[in-house]
Amino acid sequence: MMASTSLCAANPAAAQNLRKGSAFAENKTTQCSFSIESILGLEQKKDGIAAVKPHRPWMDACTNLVLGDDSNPRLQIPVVSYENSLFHANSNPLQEEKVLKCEKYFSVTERLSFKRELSWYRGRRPRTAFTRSQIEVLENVFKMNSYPGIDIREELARKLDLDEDRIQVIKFSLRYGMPEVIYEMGAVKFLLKNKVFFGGIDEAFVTIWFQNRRAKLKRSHRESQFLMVKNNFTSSLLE
Amino acid sequence: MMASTSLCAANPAAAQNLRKGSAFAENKTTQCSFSIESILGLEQKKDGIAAVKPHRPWMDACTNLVLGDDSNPRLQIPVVSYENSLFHANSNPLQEEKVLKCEKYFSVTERLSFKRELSWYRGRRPRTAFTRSQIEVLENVFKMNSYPGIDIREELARKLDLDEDRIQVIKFSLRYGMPEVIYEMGAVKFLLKNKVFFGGIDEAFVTIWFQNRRAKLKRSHRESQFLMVKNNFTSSLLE
DNA sequence: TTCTAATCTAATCAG
DNA sequence: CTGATTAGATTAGT
Repeated sequence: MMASTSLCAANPAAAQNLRKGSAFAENKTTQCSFSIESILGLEQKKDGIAAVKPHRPWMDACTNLVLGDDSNPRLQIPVVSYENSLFHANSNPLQEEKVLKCEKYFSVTERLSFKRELSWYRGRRPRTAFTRSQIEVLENVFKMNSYPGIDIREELARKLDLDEDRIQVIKFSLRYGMPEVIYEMGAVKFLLKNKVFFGGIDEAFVTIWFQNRRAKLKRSHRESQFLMVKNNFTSSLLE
Repeated sequence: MMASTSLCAANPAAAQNLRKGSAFAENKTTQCSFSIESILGLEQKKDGIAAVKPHRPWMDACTNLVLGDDSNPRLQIPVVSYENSLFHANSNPLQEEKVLKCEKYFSVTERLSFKRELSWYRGRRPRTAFTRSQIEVLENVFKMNSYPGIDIREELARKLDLDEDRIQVIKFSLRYGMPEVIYEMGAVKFLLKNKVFFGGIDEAFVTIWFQNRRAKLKRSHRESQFLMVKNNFTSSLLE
């Protein structure tokens, strides 16, 4: 029940379409039951071929809840209780408790987790704050190659640990036929949910950064072109 | 030198634009030096406001190399030597060697790494093959919510370890003021470059999966709509 | 071949 | 200003 609530909170609008889109079976229409799904907007959005609404599908769930008051973002995507919400099969509560308890000792993770725990907004990944040196490295690579492949991206992600408080590295070796974890200088900086970062960032972050950087380049390019045209125009007027 | 080669291989085409896009300084045009950058296509693509070529920017580097023979994909993005190519500062060769040596003991990673090492294609991440059970879980969530937020995505990523060979879990606890790594049943399944997966997959993979799944849903929806219209048309002809 | 994971752009949201 | 997300189109691996 909690699981259902959580899963449907961030705007679903797919189950109906899935059933509808399968074949000509248009007879089985919406059943009009006031379930949690319907309350949270599951039976909404029956978009035709061309949806009219512009681009913010994650806002649709809100429209059913706040009834048109689109200006208050606090009511968007109000996931009630997220803890252990998705699947209870294959989950060991003892393990999860330990992991959660452990997270309290990592200040960076703690702040992130805490922020996300208390925040009304639960849809989007918390904005990553790259450091100056990380940006510098990324920019240097971008100057040479604005379309890095997977290898360069992963190498970048691995090497992007240039903070002043340098991140410790965990290495893996194999002894007695088992992987043994060795930690040096004792700290793990990023313990983000289900991964440990080895003093690097996620490759996906690098991908996103380069996408945004290319967009920025294109933007500035367009802008300079516009200025150039304007300049030519004004100078032609003066002649 | 190797670093430069590697970085520019996967189609750059940005340094010039960066310099050009900064201001009205259009005087400093391409210097026509036959450097590695120019050979690999760095001084190409001078796209205006609206680029004519449709959409495959990673192909542009190839045009300089194969001179129009666009049909042979083996010549695209030929990164010569990738090992330690990006930055040599802040890298401990001993550490890297250990990590690399360690990777040999993980068959999954080994196969992936080996494939990527030998493959001519180095631009794209190797296609992930989700298991049947993973797809099942993703589909079940998708039925309820096709726009999962970061929390659901990360929970999904964490829980998507439903393979038959179940993944062991590494947990962190804190003793003696230091994070101590405890491993249970001794195996780490995914050691992918710089992260250890705790029996899950990357959240980015979940994001991508949902994006593609939504596109597929929309596609099938469009298709069914078309069939419906066609059906109505033919039946109206018969009446 | 079909299906779909990965990548891209463009627009937009949001910290 | 820029990191994150989406739609939509496309590429390419199985």
